[in-house]
Amino acid sequence: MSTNISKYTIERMKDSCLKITPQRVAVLEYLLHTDSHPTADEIYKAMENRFPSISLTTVYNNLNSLCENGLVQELSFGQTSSRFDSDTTNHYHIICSNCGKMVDFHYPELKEIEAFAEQTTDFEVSHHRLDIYGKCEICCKES
Amino acid sequence: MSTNISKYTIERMKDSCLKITPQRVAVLEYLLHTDSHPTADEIYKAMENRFPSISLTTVYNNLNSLCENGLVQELSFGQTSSRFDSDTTNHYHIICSNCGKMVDFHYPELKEIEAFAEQTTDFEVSHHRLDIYGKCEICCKES
DNA sequence: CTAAATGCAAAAAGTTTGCAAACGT
DNA sequence: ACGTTTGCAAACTTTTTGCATTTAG
Repeated sequence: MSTNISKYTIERMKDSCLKITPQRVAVLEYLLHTDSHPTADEIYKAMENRFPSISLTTVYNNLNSLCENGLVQELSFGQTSSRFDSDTTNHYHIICSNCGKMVDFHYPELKEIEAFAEQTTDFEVSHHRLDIYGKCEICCKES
Repeated sequence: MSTNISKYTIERMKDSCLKITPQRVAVLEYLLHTDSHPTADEIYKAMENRFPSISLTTVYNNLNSLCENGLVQELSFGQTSSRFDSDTTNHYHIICSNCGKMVDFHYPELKEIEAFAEQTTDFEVSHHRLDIYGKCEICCKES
């Protein structure tokens, strides 16, 4: 996590034919500098300070274009807001059922279960998603 | 999948202090007789025939009360509708990215990854959710 | 210069809420 | 009788769309 957006990231945007707008850079920069898996609205609110004119629509537009081009990952849930993650390498998440905190953890990819599913269901498997739920350290202490 | 709602299911409703209304019975009966993992709206539409007066609100009310009492499981996704499943035993799902079809598959529970997550994150793990994505047989043939 | 991006207001989709009337126990 | 459930209309939340204006390349 460097303080300035990397040249590599700018290159990846250019490679995807995405224009380098200040708003787009700010959204991606924010995601690169946090591990909190923020929602679109949280990103928007974080931006208001330094970027008073940005709109929530623009945040969504940019999250969508970044996701479509694989620079960002969307983690969607039920009725509640999606969360966004600039770490697009293979990893899983653990989520606190109490406060919603979301933490990364790395684990070897579950290829066996994908193979099993493919054999038993006649689907052509592309990927999977695993989320673990529990109670985070802070919420454990509070109860 | 029997044709009539089982006495056992009525008992489970009673045990949960849920009143046995025709609408509630119809919703649960429908879920027990299908493996299609329908949305609230699909259940509602399926009901309109035999049950012209039922409302979508009532379908939601009942799905919620049945979920709260563990008779039904909600599978929520992003912006799109939740799906509901009366099979509350441990099993996983595979979902067609093209047509949305959802199929059950059974696999030994992933206890190791839960234990690993607990060790590496300081969470107290309660459960997990795994969904596999791919293309179903029909959608594969069409492309 | 041109196509893409911005930002506003409005719409869309899914779900929940408030509430009066009806119903189950 | 009592508290629960029903079903209607309206609210709510998150995300998308339409569109005129602005901006990046």
